[in-house]
Amino acid sequence: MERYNFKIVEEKWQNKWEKSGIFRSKVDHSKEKFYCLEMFPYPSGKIHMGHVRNYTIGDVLSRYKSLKGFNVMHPMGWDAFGMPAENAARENNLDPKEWTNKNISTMKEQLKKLGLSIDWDREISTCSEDYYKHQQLFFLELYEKGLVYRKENYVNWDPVDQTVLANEQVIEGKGWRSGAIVERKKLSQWFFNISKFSQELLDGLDELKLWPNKVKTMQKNWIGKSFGCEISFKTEGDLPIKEIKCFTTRPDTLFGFSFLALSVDHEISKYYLNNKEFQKFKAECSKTGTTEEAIAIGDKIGFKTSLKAINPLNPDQKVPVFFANFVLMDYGFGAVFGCPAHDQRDFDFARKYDLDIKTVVKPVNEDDSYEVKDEAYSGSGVLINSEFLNNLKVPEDSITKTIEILEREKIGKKQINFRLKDWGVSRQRYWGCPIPMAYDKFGKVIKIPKNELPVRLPENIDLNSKGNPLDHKSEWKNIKINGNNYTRETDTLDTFVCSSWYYLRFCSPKSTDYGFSKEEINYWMPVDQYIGGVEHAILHLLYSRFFTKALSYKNDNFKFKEPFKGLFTQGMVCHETYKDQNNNWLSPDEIELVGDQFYKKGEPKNKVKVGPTESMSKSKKNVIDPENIINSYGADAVRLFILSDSPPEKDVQWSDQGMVASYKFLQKLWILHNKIKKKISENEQNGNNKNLEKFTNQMINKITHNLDGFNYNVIIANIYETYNFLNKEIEKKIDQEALKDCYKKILILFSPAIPHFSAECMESLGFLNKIEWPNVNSNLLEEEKIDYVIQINGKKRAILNESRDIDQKNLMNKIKSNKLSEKYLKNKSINKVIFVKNRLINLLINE
RNA sequence: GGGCGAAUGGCGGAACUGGUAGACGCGUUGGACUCAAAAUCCAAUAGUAGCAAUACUGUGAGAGUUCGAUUCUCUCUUUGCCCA
Repeated sequence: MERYNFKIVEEKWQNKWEKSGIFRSKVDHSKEKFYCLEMFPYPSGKIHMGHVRNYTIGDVLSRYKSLKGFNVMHPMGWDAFGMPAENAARENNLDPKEWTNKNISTMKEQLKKLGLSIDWDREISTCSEDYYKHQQLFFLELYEKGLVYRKENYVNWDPVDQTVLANEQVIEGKGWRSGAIVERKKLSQWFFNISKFSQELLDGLDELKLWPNKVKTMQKNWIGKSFGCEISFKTEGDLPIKEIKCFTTRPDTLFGFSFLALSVDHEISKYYLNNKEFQKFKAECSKTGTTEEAIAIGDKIGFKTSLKAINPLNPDQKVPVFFANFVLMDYGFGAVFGCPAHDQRDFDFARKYDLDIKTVVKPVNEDDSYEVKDEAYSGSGVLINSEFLNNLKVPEDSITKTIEILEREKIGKKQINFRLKDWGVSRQRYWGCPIPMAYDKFGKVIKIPKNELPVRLPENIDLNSKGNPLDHKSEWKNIKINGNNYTRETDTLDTFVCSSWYYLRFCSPKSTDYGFSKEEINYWMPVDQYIGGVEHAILHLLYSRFFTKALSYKNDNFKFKEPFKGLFTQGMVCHETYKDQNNNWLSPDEIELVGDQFYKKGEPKNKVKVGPTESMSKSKKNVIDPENIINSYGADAVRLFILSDSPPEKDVQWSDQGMVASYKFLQKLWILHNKIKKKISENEQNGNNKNLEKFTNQMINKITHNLDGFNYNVIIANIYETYNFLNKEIEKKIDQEALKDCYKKILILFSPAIPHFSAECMESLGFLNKIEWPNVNSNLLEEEKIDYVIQINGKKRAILNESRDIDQKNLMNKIKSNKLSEKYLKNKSINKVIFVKNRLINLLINE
């Protein structure tokens, strides 16, 4: 018998599948659809283990749903715009398009080697004109609906990459890619009005029953709905300002008021335009980023105005008004009142400028003399030193009661505030989707006419110029519309825009006049199961939800409200990290084991330090290249391993030993297959089939359940169990027909996880016609004999194998005639009996 | 600091609605085959005591509910993620 040759078998089946086109999908109203989507990859060069895991999980699901009779769509595409292409192109003097397309073809070949059940006819690439021309049309559509606007805004400016960063691209005050300290800069930007949908995006989360709660909570926090209060403070001073409006979520701490802080862009700043000190201060402010985090960590600085603000609840109290760097114009009204005792930021500020710190909240277990000392107290408790507000519970009663009073006195107004800000989509980058807008010589905006779309990216760009290369391309930039001169918008769209609607494009990948067809999206959408990394829990998923809402806004063509019905977030693939004696990272194939110590290969004196297990990353060199692994062990073995070791939602640790074990297991399974094949050909009759049939049926039940519950690691255990069982059972006499029937079912159960292997086995036995997911025979599930647990005072003392549905009396008789009765029950009285049918009996006796 | 989750053998992990804890894999140990090794096969493998049958302990720690808790409740510890 020959060994299982995965190279031949896998290539054979991949070719067969491609030729037969069995993974091609089309609208078919006679069948129930299932849209399985994994987050599409960025074509960075080669696939990594994270992709292998992600797409294997999706493939198991797609194949399972197909076998269950669903009309499955399982597409794949490329998130092809983005900075890495531009950077790589600059470094190697290449064209980003060429670089990207080369990567796409490499990665496509690699994915094909995994044997994924993908409908490649639907392949899309976001950097192709066919794709982005529709995106430009959507941009104009949203602009016409009033969901796109242009405003001057502070942005996180990365001085090295010369680009605007989104808040989430700023990590600890530094650019996520360049690592440069981020600055605040004012720029004219395009915005999507996502905040218009804040409430809808929040409410929609409740409908998403098949999303992990974790992700829903994260989105909820990100949207950040809060109740608060708008308060007007009367002012005194030499400026023509009578009143300043503030927004606060803590009106209950108003008696702890000790200063008022304004954004440097607050309208009052116009009175300080010629004040050199103020201009200096403003410049200083721009050095802190715009993220909440940067503001929280950074130094709090202020510029004192000549104004005094009056506490509306205590008109005798007059406090200074400052400009401060921690107040942003887009929060509330660009003005906040400071209560240092109960807000750390205000506390730091008050300390610096020597302002009053008055305690107005005490923890429940403190007495009224409690005072805030070294840091602000922002916990719960009771109001003190607040006159008529005293003794209110913080925060349950205090906020609502205070708002009531402020409303009655016409001092303030209840307000709902969202943390979610509009989405700035302008990027000063070449390799992205051009924004289809232009400006006249006065700066007035005009849309590019729809019949002139797409606005193509120009070629032969000089990427080494500072800033945005498109800005320097004058023959592209200067255009005529209706005979008049205009200059194009040179910013391109954030690549998150591309990934916000690609799931719609997959429904109609060839549609030319519009991004998708109404009929097709209403058949395929929503995505039944979306699978990807939890790192996209907030932005990508929120933007996609927004995009669906924005496109369906004032448009009755959409029969769905949410794009992703089910969401599954898989864990990462991890590996140990290694460093040599000089603290340089080493990759797993640069080291070797001698005895029980790792050494750098070829350097027997260079001991390797083994570091913690972390998610695979190029920077730490703890990566395993999937291509090598697939070439050495085959796709099925890799799939088997990547599924086996951990539940898919958790991180999995790469293990060479585990990988080898999976490979060896397939060899063993092949030997077993040949034994079974031989047995079937021997045409045996009159065997005892009961065990086999019962086991098969139980396995159908288990594997079906585990597939439905995403317990893919347990499915692999089930496959091993099946092997162990069959390997023993095959030694017995088995009826030919029963063996054929059961074994075919078993191979079908195996096929979502190890499709090439299963197909090969089925073919060699002529099983290939009429392949569908087997049904559970519930009659067979019920055993005739059951292991009854016999407990005495709650402790397991014995197991009796007795017939199903035996009643308490008969079971008691069995116990009495058993030797354990002699041991435990002699001379004891039974006080109580707990009998659970078909499961256990618990006898309570006096000791 | 706030929110959410997690903690089970040497390791990764199983355990349906509270009902036999440790499925399955890795590793380890012993054995078979071999001149030998690799590969393969067989067996054992939570801990303690015992030749053994068996007994006791045991799902991060402590309490509680229950005939019975890995599972439910409370407190604590550690840890991960997200937000600050």
